[in-house]
Amino acid sequence: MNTSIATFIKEKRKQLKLTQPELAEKAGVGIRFVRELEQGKQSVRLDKVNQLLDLFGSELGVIQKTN
Amino acid sequence: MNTSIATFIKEKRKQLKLTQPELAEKAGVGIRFVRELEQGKQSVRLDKVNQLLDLFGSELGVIQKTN
DNA sequence: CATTTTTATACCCATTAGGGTACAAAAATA
DNA sequence: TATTTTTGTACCCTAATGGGTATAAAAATG
Repeated sequence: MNTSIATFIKEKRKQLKLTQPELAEKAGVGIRFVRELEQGKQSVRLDKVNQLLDLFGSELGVIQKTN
Repeated sequence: MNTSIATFIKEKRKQLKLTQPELAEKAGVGIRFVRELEQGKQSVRLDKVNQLLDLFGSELGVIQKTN
């Protein structure tokens, strides 16, 4: 799968038929954050990402690099 | 295992017999960052964490919550 | 196509992450 | 126990994240 964080959130959000503002509110983060994250911004805060992932029963963890 | 990011880095660092300052330099981050991360600080930047994990051939990814 | 909805970009601004450095505390070692 | 090494805490400072909001662009819908 090698799903990036960005695409994972985007796909999960669409599965739930939520818009970015709706997801942002549910997670308690800003709209801009959701957008930047879905666009692959790397310099985001870990706790904010986890706030979003929590809605999907997931979180950030260490995985093996697939190089 | 449910290894947290903090303990993962700490253990990998010790496997390589590196001090925190040495690891920080290798990864190109600050010493304070390594310390705060190993102590479980959540509000860290994703890209900085990946700079460290890269030394161990790993990275941050989405995992299922073990709740 | 026209209209509505959704997403992306641009601006301002407060908060804070993270760098450095110095010193204290703890751990390891002789 | 004394000494050295490693780790933790405290302070200052700059850069940038993330929030809001307004507007433009793109996508979806009738």
